[in-house]
Amino acid sequence: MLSTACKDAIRAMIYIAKNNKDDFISISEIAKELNLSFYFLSKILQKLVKGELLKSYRGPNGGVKLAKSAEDIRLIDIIEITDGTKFFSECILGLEKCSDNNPCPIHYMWADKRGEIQKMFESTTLKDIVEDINKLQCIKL
Amino acid sequence: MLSTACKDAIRAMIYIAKNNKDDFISISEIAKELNLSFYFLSKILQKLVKGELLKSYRGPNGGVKLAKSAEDIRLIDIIEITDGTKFFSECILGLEKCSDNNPCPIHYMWADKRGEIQKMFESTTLKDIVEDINKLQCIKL
DNA sequence: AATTAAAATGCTTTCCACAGCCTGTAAAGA
DNA sequence: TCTTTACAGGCTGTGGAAAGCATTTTAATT
Ligand code: FES
Ligand code: FES
Repeated sequence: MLSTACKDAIRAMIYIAKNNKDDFISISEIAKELNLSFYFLSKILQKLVKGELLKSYRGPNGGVKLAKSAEDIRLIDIIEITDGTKFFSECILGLEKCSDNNPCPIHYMWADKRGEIQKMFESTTLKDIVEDINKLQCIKL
Repeated sequence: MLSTACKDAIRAMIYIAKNNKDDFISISEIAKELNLSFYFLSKILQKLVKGELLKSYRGPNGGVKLAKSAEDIRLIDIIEITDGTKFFSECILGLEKCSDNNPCPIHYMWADKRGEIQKMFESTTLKDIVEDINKLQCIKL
């Protein structure tokens, strides 16, 4: 459902939000901590920089940091940049033009669930997630 | 979320259930009606035959037909054969061992939605779908 | 028995997400 | 100014899904 790139992006963003200070966090540190390929992660984060969720800085002590407050970054924003939002408008059976006027045999039940998932990603911010992590200490990253 | 093979399998099964009589339906007819590659569909349906959702018959007037009553074939059965059920037990962020004891940052909200989707596929049979199609005439396949 | 229809199956090709590597470029510090 | 650090971005390789092709097997019809 989410691409590998998108999963990595979300994990990285959570890590960055959790360790959010004024200085930049290097991509190699994130890759090491989350056990990801440095090269692959670099490209994913580049996208997020272009999407204006992250700021980057080159040179010594460079790295990335959040471009805005953690409460203003929703999961759906990350998903939109890495994967797009086709998932939330496409037919689950791969047919063209998914809509109530032109439904496939399982359109109505699927559109319902799909909408709930979309709402879930829209209503969850990085701030919410970091607070959860601090509350429940047992969360893995 | 569902592989192309799985989507095609579901569409084909619905078509077969809708036209279910005593005689066999040829795969080439199904492929033509649903606008699918005959070769690809052949292999998918072979899997369903092995999975005992379909019976096949070779030679002239051969083809496939449901191996059991339409009300005994659930969408989840088709999904399980074509894609497996990893989707319903794996972590959405790709982490190992998804469970309540070992949750990722969005495990609780995701496990909830994921369970609902699973229930949806478990509780929908081909009979339900065919009835819907007959009721609402505007359904596309 | 020969022909024909249709599924079963193996082999090959195509495509794309994923991943790795290398070079370019910006910035800091000596 | 030179060296080092770290992001930016291009190029290439790989594995698995998807798709196409060809041959074999089964069964009905003539
Ligand atoms: S038409 Fe199939 S999900 Fe909407
Ligand atoms: S651990 Fe991530 S969804 Fe369960």
